Amino acid sequence: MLSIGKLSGLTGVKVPTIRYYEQIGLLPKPERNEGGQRIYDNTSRERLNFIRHARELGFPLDDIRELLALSDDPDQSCEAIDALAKRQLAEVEHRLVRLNALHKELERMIAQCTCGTVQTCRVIQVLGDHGLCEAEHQKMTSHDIERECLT
Amino acid sequence: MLSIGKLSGLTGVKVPTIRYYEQIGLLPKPERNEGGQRIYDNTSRERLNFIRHARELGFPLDDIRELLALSDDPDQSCEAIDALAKRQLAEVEHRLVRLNALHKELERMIAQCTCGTVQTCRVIQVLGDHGLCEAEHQKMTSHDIERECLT
DNA sequence: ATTACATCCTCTAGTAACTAGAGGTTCAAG
DNA sequence: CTTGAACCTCTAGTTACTAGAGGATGTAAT
Repeated sequence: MLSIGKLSGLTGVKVPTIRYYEQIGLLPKPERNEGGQRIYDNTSRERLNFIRHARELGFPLDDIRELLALSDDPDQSCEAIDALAKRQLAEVEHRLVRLNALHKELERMIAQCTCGTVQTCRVIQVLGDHGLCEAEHQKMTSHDIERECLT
Repeated sequence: MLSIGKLSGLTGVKVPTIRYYEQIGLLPKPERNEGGQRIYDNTSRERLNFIRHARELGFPLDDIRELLALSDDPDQSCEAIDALAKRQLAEVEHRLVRLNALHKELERMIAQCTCGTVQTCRVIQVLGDHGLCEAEHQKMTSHDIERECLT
């Protein structure tokens, strides 16, 4: 009873994103009308809302896939779900620690800039010499930097 | 005087990443020995350290490219550099606000779970119904979620 | 009935910042 | 002189989408 555009409007998930979720098997393939256009019902809508909300809380799509599978089996223990949620919480906490360190260092760097020429620019100096930093954001591998990127 | 492996060890940037930086023009093409292997000097090392440090502070590669270009012109005013740094700071602050909201909501959700069956799982309930959340992480577009991902 | 025009369809390719792997060459140590 | 580590190039994969081409369909007004 819902076109993809309507569903999009109701859930706040963009049309191409809905098609993408279908493509990767996160949403089941919906019915089509005679013209071949997708038609959705309220079940799809609930599922999509679930996905969106989980994404907003930073869960990766693979976790969401698992959460959906688990939630389809209502009599099981919810331990597995709890574990996923806690892992996500830990992930968020780790990123918060990192981001706070970055924030501090950026502020410090900017505060020290006297805004003269590039030659004396504190920002450039600090970027070029890690020794000028406080110790907090040291010893990061590119893996750490990368992990920080996952929503 | 430095092989790519040595340079990697000294800067903490992985070998394939160094080659990648060269490929996208962030690092200049180095000399080669007779066998065709890359050899680096201290200039490359400094430049790579600069890049690494800026990455650790969350600057995107495009900004780093610009910072490098600006730092090559030492008599210019450092306004442009300052602007980039401030933009990055704002970005980090925005992500901190978002992440704090997520953190709060995740904690709340997990705390409410009584760990029974999936049927009564609070985590699943909250994910399925945004109304059960506190208001803070509402009204997010996928664009917002996405922006959060840019280290 | 026709004409706009919005919305829909599929498909490919692009984004950021790398990482992994195949298949082959060169270097350094013993 | 051999062995094994380190190097080379190239392609493809990762995450979660977004953008665009080129065309079909749905709907509202004339």
